[in-house]
Amino acid sequence: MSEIINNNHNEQEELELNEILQVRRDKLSELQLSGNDPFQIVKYDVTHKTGEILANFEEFEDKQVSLAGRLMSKRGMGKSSFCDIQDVDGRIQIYVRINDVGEEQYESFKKLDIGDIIGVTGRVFKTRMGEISIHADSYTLLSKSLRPLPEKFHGLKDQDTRYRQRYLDLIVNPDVKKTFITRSRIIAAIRRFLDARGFLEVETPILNTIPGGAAARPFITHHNTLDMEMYLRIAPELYLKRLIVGGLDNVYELGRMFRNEGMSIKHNPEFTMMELYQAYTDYHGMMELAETLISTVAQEVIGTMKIEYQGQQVDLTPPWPRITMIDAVNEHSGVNFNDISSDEEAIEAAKAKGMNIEGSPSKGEVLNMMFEEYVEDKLIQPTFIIDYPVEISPLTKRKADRPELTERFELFITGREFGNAYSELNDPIDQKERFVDQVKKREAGDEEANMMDEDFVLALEHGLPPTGGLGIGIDRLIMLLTDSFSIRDVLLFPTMKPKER
RNA sequence: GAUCCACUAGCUCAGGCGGUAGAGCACUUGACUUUUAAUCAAGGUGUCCGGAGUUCGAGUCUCCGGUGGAUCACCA
Repeated sequence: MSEIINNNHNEQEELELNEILQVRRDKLSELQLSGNDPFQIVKYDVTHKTGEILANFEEFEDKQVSLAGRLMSKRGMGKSSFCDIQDVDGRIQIYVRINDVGEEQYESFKKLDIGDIIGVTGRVFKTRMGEISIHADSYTLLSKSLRPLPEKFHGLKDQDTRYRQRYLDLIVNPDVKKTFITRSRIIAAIRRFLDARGFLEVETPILNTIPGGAAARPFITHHNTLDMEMYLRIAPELYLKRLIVGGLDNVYELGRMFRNEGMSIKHNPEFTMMELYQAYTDYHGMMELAETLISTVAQEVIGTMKIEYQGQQVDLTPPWPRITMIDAVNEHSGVNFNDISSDEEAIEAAKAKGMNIEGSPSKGEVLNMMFEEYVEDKLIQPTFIIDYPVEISPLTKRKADRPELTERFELFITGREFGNAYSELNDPIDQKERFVDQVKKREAGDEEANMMDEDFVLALEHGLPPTGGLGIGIDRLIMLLTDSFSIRDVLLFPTMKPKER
């Protein structure tokens, strides 16, 4: 029934098709009427890909090969033609001659459109101009393209179309394909690195009843049978630490997080994060792991630790400097928080520097504000900023000798945050109090403050070993290693508003 | 959420002070048996993002709306 409706709908649409679309549909109908419906073909025997032939011509010269791909250009010259087909590796030129394929096949070859998918068998050779090509002895139309591709020379530039119809972007812009292949390799290299060090990859719930582990507004959804609100996770932290309580000792999760916040070149509502937890180590252990992980992945995937990001030279060779937040703020603003003893004094110092302070933040909060204002965007080379104020670190172990600070670091490269890690707070009584503080902030209107998670506290009461935890923003790491300007350039399908029809 | 910019043929883009829309590629037809942004000849492209207004007349000016981009705010 629905098919009938669709067919009627299609017929109505066809009346309005412009010439370019109509010609292609007519060619398809002709093929179908003559018993050559390309959509009935189910497989094609591909023996080689373009990449291996282009890379090893001497080995392949005069050998018979079978390739398949998308027709990207056509240069007809009467009784012979050249065309290019593109597969996952790239493009190769095909030479088709009437003497070799016969009159009938040659006539139908001339009717192929750019964008069609074809299979070709033939012999590898080099043209007079020196281009490695396939001298075809037969070809098969494997799928008909009913729409024209974007222009061959300028490609597809319209950002809106590139994101909404990413397949077109992938077909015509080779750098885009390269970026996403690199993305996949980076993620595979991260898994290899962690697996080799004894980490166990786990999966924790994306549907949460209490979203925790980060300061962020969650997406809210509804479960029908349970008839209750649920939240998409903002971080996996509280689940992963339960697994450390459970004795899994070294775990990681690499997956999608969801935060209901603003979008920018650095933020997409869903993004990929890697979090790992290692029992019996602390944030110093996490620093070593973070710098080793990122530099190793760069070396393996990019082939170097010295990279360029948007014109800036960045050297990822470890070790990376460790600077306390207090020292960093002192260095860049001249305000030494070691000499500040009260909240009021801190606010005065910030105001004296010309900062606009609203409400009555604590000393630690002012320190963090001054860090963001004076230091963050200056940290181009990889730098660990360590010892964060306890007020902004509700899940972090305090420094034994300075309980107002915590054993936490964030990693900065190119002025952006790439990672966040700490010695995990394992004192259930302190954790309970920190949650109570967060709940107060929440009740005071801070929508990003943590909710009370009694089940998590219960887990800690059973005993969490001293543990180091590390989170790395994977999309940002991929941006860095692929020299991508916007997070949307490393997401195949970035979040888009639907177009109003 | 705020500000600025963009939206014209399938794609990439031009359209001066308001006078009824153009190029290249792609497409159609023809020529051409090693071309390569193939070439040569001829031909057709259109909801100028949508709506309203001003005007004799709007792609162009004004207002409202849509989508995207950049910057800012918030965050990772």
